[in-house]
Amino acid sequence: MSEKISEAELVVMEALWERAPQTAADVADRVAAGRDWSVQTVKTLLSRLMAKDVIAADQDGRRFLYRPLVRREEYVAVESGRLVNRLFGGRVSPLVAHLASQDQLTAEDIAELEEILRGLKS
Amino acid sequence: MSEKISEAELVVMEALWERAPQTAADVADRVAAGRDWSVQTVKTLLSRLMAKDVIAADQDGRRFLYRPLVRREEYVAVESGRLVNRLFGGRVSPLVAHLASQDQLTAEDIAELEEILRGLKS
DNA sequence: CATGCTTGACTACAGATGTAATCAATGCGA
DNA sequence: TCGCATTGATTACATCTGTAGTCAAGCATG
Repeated sequence: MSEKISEAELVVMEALWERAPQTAADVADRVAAGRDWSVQTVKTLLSRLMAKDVIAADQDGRRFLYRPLVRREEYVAVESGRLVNRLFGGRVSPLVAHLASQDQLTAEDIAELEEILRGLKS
Repeated sequence: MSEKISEAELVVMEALWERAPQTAADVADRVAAGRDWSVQTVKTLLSRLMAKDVIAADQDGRRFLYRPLVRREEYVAVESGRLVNRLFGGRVSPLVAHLASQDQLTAEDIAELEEILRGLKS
């Protein structure tokens, strides 16, 4: 959680968050959809993630079954917190204000935000 | 704007967004508060930012006066968009929902969000 | 049994990043 | 005027990142 997960590594994490445990080959297949990586590349990323202690591997015969050690929730929390701190002085509403001013809020977003706020006021 | 601004480079950008134009020494001073960098380091970062075309320099006698070419607004837009895409499937409300669930919304945030939404509904 | 595919481990290598040191030219202060 | 401090330019160098290649051991197939 302290070690930074890189862009490419994140793709692998997403695959593991979607389903776990998986072998390296499984992950490579699953990931192949979006990125055209060799199995080797995926394996490298898996070992780097191991080194960063964000995934673990359990031996299964000759291969390993990989599984995440950090929950996606946790990662998302850290990353969005980081952004809010870096760019918005730690305040959330400026972020939303910003997105709103860029017309990046869909009608659905707005409805859901209202719902969220309603929930917070109780 | 297309070229990625790194973490360290961002610190320099912030200094230039705060005040421009500035000499390398000015920036180094201003930045010295947070990070303990040598002037050389700041100069390296400035030249990398030049290479990335996000700042420009106007000669002033023997030195240069640096100024941003990208507005902070623009950068913030790109970065927050990137986060929302990477982690929330491009949807904003899940981000807010997430922050809300983490109790990262202050009362002030909530009030301001309501204000923003009110504004959007007209 | 012999061979080839699979798997993890190790190695590779270029580009980005963090953090300077060095150098040559130049202006400023004594 | 002379030496020092300052400045941009160039170079350095360890890490991290992206993207594999290679290799040795084992399993599966003909």
